Amino acid sequence: MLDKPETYPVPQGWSLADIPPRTARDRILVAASGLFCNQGFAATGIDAVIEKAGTAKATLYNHFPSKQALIEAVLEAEGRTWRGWFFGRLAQVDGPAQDRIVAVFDVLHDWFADPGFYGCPFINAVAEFDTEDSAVRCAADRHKEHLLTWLKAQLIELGVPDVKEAARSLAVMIDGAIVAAQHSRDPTFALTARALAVCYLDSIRT
Amino acid sequence: MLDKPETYPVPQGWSLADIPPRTARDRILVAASGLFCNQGFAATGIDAVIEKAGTAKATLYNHFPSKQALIEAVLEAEGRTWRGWFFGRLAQVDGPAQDRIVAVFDVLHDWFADPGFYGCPFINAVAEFDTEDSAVRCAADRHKEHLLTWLKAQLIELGVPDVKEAARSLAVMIDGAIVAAQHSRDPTFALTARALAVCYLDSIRT
DNA sequence: GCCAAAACAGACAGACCATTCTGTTCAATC
DNA sequence: GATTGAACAGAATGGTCTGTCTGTTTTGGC
Repeated sequence: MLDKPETYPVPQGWSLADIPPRTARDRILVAASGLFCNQGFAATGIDAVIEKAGTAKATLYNHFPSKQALIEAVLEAEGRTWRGWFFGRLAQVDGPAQDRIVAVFDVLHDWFADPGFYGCPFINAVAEFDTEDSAVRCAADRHKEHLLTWLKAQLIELGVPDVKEAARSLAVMIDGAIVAAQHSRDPTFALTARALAVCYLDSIRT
Repeated sequence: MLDKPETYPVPQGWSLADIPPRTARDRILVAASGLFCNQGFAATGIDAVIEKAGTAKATLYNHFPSKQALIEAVLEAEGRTWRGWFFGRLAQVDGPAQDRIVAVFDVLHDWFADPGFYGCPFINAVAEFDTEDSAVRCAADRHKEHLLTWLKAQLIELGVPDVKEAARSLAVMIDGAIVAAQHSRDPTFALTARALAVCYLDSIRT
């Protein structure tokens, strides 16, 4: 299902904005990412993107055939950057599998506590486009698939009986924490979810 | 009809679309709700609303001073209708408090399984407007407050030590189930969350 | 049946939007 | 130094958007 296993080298910031944009294409991607994720995809115009990026309009349309393609490229880049940061942080956790799983929620807490936190771009994008655009939904599916793959690997190591169901349960806790934190601007929902996860993992360890 | 204090009498459908629109204002609200929630708020134009509602544009602007006001009215009406359905269903559950709490996820399952399910309008709206619009955020806050109030009442009856934290935990499970079901179009995430809730409630019953 | 309020139909204005096009300038390679 | 490709600036286009305005028709209360 996943083309190639992603490699996550040095953990940088979770946002695309933390990566220094070298080429004009990068500047456009970074500017578009910031605007799209903070103001909404439909609500952000091309003019605002090129103004923030400091590029010409023709340059944008040279690199991306349409706004829709730009949106998809932003989601792709944003997801890759976020996963690089997220799994990079988790790779630093040494200890048994359960510790790594629980650490997920500590990393989430750091994410939520960032003043620039705007929720998960994929959740926001699917909420905005919903039925209409399938490319956006597929991008969100791929992103979630990466997460589930990582979770399942830890759960197998943990030796739980039903890996698939356990991964689904953790995904519910993660998504719930993201949405609750986004709405309330309260990062401690990560810790609430963390306690929930500990309780759950204790219960399924036969 | 849509502007009375919150009582939850006979459970109707969860969607505003299930209420027969009597006045022109109701027709506009119902049409706008369907379009906004399925296609997105920004992506839906006024012309599409009046066409679906079968009203004149002047009628819409007689009842709602702007599109933004219409959006807020839709959220208010949609939230009220949904809560009427949701709490109405829960009121039919007889049994101890724990049964009522667990039943939340069965009702959620029915919601998710509806072919017209489009996620939670408030989650979608906050995702779309985010930082920009505070009225939308406040509407979402009020909606969630209603839910938390109900949950806390049950938890007090259940006699849990930390009612606030328990309600936060349940809110995380509910939000997570909604988002997961919306993305995957798989209603059984409600049952995954239900099992999680049972596990959690068992653990906090001293 | 009368009258006033509301709803209808649709044109209109002004702004904004995505996209294309015409040139100009810059930077790096041969 | 010449050439080439990329980025720049910005105008033009065709469409859509919100919101307003002008009339006409319907409807409900007396």
